[in-house]
Amino acid sequence: MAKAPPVDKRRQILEAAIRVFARQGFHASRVSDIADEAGVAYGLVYHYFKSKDEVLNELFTERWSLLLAAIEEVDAQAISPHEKLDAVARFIIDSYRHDPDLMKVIIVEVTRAANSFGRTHLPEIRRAYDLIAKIVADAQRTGAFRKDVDPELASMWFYGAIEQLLSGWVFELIPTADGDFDRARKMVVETICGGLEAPGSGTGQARQ
Amino acid sequence: MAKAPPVDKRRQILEAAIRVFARQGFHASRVSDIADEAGVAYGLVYHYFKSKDEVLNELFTERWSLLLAAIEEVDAQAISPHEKLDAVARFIIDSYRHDPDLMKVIIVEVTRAANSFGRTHLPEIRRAYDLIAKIVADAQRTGAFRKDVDPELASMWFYGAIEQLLSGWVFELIPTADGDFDRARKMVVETICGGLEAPGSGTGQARQ
Amino acid sequence: MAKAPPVDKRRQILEAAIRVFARQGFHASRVSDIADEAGVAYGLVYHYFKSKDEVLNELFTERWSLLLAAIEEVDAQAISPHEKLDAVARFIIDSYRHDPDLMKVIIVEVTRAANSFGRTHLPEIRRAYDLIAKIVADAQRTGAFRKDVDPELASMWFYGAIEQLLSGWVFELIPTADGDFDRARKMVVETICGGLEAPGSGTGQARQ
Amino acid sequence: MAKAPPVDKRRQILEAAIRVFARQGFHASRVSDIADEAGVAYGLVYHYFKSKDEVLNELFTERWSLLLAAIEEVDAQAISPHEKLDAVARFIIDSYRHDPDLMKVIIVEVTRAANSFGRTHLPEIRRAYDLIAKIVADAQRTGAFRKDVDPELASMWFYGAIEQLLSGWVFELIPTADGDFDRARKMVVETICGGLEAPGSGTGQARQ
DNA sequence: CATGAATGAGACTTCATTCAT
DNA sequence: TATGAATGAAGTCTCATTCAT
Repeated sequence: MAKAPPVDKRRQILEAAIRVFARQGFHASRVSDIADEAGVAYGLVYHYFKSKDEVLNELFTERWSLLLAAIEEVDAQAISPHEKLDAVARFIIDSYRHDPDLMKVIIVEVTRAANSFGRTHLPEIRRAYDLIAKIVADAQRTGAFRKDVDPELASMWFYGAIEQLLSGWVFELIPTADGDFDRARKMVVETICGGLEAPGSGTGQARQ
Repeated sequence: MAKAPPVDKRRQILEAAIRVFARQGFHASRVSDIADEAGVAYGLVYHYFKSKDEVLNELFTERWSLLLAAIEEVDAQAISPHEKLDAVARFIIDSYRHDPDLMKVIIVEVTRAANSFGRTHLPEIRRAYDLIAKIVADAQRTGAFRKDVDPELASMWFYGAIEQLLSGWVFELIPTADGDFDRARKMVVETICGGLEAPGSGTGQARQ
Repeated sequence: MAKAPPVDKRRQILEAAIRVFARQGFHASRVSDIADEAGVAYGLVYHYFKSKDEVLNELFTERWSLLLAAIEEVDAQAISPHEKLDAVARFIIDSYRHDPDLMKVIIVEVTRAANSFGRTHLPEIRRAYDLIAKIVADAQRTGAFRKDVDPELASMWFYGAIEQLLSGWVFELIPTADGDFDRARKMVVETICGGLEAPGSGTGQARQ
Repeated sequence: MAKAPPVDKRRQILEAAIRVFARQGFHASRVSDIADEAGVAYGLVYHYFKSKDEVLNELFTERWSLLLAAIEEVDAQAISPHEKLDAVARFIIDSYRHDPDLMKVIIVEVTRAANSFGRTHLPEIRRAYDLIAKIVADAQRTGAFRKDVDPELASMWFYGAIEQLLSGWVFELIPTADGDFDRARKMVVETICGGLEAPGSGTGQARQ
């Protein structure tokens, strides 16, 4: 007869923080809100984390490193650039589907927070852009993508387009029914790749 | 004998607020910071504005209504969809060039702030997306753009791509020398329009 | 008809702090206690002082600089060393008589607080000891005091003896009736000077 | 096979507390600091002591009772008052030499702490003053000391002078080389006894 | 219009103490 | 004994807002 597994309070607090930050925003969230949501005592948050900031940092770092790993893995596969970008988009969107609150927090409180957390995590954020830029640059070298586009810029707007989709879902500006996520992903990837592909490269994959 | 021109204190406060919000972020900015920057007593801020929030609201509304007007005007012109989107992008990017601090504040504190100002100004923000979506939808009707793309989604990623460029400039992730702005705009518009255009529509404008 | 003099709230807060610190000790005193005692709003304490610490610093510095000035002035007079030390003792004891709470705070919270305020104000505290040592050293040079005693040490125990009297009064270990202060002062000065005087210096002032 | 000698954890904690209190002051010392310094889990502190206060109380009481016993023993000896006071001074100063941290803690946190521990331990503290006063009073009765000095006051300033020496060493205001302790002691005892001795009592011991 | 003193609610953080294991 | 996770009361400081002048 196994003993009941000990509840991981630290994890419990992190999960609660995601919900609370997503609901109220980081600044409007009091530490006591997190503790209440987690069903633990106030002080326990400080037992596990140095500060409220650290809770968000942890949340971001944990998730973002998964993203970075995913992009790297995608890039390592022997697939077309179009497929690579599609896989990247899929990972980001699936992250959102899997835990919308967490992605909302990351987008709202970190990647666009130019004066606080965004500044703090700039190196990691930039790393993602760079990895995407590399996919584009490689595609240009193989002739799959037009060469007159700056890979760094292409990376920015590709990522920006996807993040804006997430924003749209967060704000409930665009539909979130089953299937909408995949449709949206296909569309955005196809469109941007369509624009990036070399005129005569004639890839058959654009219409799958 | 000309009277000394009356300094518009209200305007002075707004301009100061832009700089302060851009520098420190809205939450980290104290009302006294704004007053100091404006060179006035901080009670005066409350003479002209109901609250600190109202200062940001004012800033946003003032600028955003210009954007809305600009998009509407662009849409009314007898030019191609590609040219319309280019004009929209140009207006946004020129806004940034003209007053980077203000655009930074708007992006960071409003358009992505899903729990505070973003929520408050959602109707106006959405209006911009809708106007862009209309341009796309019209282009589909005339056959210029492919019909298998959701105009609402296209609008989102078009706007997201441009906003991400602005973020890149804000974070100093991409170059901001003279000419970079225009190059970036042309690229992003061309790429996205390239992806949106109907296969056989053969517009000559893509490569200008 | 003169307008009612504006109450100096800053002073009001300082006076209140003296009473509160004397009654409860610095650590046990909450800022709200000070505000309540002063009859002002909580935040006003922070309007005038950066922190609770700063209130105590101000209190100490204000009073201690008077002490330093007094010792310097005494030393400049053309009187015997015995009379000088008596004048110094008188000033310290009168300070206590005049404002026992303040002197209590200074002794308890600063001059013996080796890890906090005492460390912070060490230079000023030391300055007092040095000035007293100078009086002793000068007396040795003129032959009034024995030469086999270290002036720095004599200064320490002279000051220590007086401070202990103050402690005795604070703790109510020794009587505080009218006249007790002067008697105690005469005794301690006479005794220590008696011990310090050169054997054959035969001052007549020892028994006044 | 000898069992490893049981480490006396209680003693270990007390010794650690001395170091920590001396270094940071009582208020700035956390229970966990003590535990860390002692190398034990901090719950253990509560196994041996009811509270943080009790640790300091224990430290003080332990040491102070030794002082009281020493003074009583000294007073019981058939030696001159001068020699008695010298022996008392010697014990206090040797206590400091033997464990400066502990004496620092006692002086800083207890004997001058008029609102907390000093108040709590007032009876024991007073007992020391009374014992010294008794030595002085007896000396007056035998004619060794002048009768016009209040024994209670003399006790205060004698003790105060010595405590101030300790303060001087703690603050590093006076030298602490080998020999400095004994010199200082001789000086202070000689000076104060010199001042206390009856004019014609002609003790030869003043210059040893 | 303009000033800045005055107010006080609110949030973070600390840390002594308890307690289950 | 021994551990350290868990608790929560308490206190400092901030700062938006009000208001008397």
